[in-house]
Amino acid sequence: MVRARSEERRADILRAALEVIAERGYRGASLGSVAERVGLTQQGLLHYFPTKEALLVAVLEERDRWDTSGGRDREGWRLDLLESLVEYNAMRPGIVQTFSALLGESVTDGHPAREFFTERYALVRANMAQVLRLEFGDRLPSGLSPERAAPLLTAVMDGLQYQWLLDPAAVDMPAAFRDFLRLLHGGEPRP
Amino acid sequence: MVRARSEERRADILRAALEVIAERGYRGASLGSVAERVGLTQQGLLHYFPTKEALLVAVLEERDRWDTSGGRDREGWRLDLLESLVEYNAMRPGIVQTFSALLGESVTDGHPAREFFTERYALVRANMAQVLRLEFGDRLPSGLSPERAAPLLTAVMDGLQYQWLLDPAAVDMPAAFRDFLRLLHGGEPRP
DNA sequence: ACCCAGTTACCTGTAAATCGGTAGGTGATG
DNA sequence: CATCACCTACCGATTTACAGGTAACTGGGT
Repeated sequence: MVRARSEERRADILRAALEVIAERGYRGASLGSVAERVGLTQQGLLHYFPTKEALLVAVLEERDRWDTSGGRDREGWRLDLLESLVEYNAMRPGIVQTFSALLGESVTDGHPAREFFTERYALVRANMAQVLRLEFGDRLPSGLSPERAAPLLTAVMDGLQYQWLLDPAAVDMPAAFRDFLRLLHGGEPRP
Repeated sequence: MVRARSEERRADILRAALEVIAERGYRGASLGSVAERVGLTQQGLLHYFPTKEALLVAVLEERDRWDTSGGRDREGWRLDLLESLVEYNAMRPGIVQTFSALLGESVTDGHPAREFFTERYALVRANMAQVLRLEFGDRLPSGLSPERAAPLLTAVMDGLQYQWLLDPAAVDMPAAFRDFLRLLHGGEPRP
């Protein structure tokens, strides 16, 4: 059972890394602080992930595995599921904070997560376009094509997250997102 | 003229700091690298700004002075001016990158720019609401109130910036923003 | 015109901490 | 006995910041 124990440790480490990155960002997250949170020395942590960058990559990969499995299975989104995703995120500030901080850092030069995020966003936009096409066909009520609306949908989700993280009391993220969906639907109140 | 020389140096330092922060973020920007870019030692830089945080605050304050003076004078925005602001930003990736990186970092715990950004966004949302009210009155064509639409408008601008910074070729930021404005206008093509 | 006292604008030197990472062990497990 | 999990002991680089010095310039009195 040494194998299972090891996998468990790895999972613990990734969870701790997620927390520390949320608090300090990637650059500010030291291996030592992550290790301490798991009850390991920094060198003990390096036994599982040989470099800091390897740890980051593992964190990102896990996130990817997580949100391509839960509910979405490849291309299974629908607009109303997006709505509940936003509601779900509104209850998990930790995870949202981690990836918002990481996204922000990633636009700096030579950041190890940069490639990950550019590829990810290309994929997300493609997914969003597909979702919109499934909901509206080739033209939204506004006349926009799904491909043109996809970046906007993505931008709204991200942008709202930042405003919400900075001041949760000032921004009702799920409600604002619903407002945007209503906008996409042509603006009239829904039943 | 010792006074003028000093002010000039300060301005140089702020400009260099802006660059370095764009490249490395605040946490990644060392005093030494900023100083080197101005042709100073790190200790020479500390003569002008006693701590790293003081330098950051000065950078943020300058930005605030800059974009509350140029064109906006307190409350003078209109929607079409926002459009050209986005176009202007699309030609200034450096500045956009600085403040996107800073915004991302600021959501981490105890970040020195956090308060600045929360206050700033409260103000921006209020401004946006006013702009929208000036354009549409108390109800947008979609039925949304200006106060509800303001966070969305803000979110779109920020979110688009991230996508654009990550992959400028994949996202036409000004065009996407115009798409969103059309959405606000009720969706019909404009003359 | 000249000197002197004070301020400004830096520099060198260094303290003190923290960083990611390597080397080489040790003890438990299989 | 071999492997795995993890530790101690380091290392060199880098970080912010403090101390203290120095040269240039300032304005005011003589």
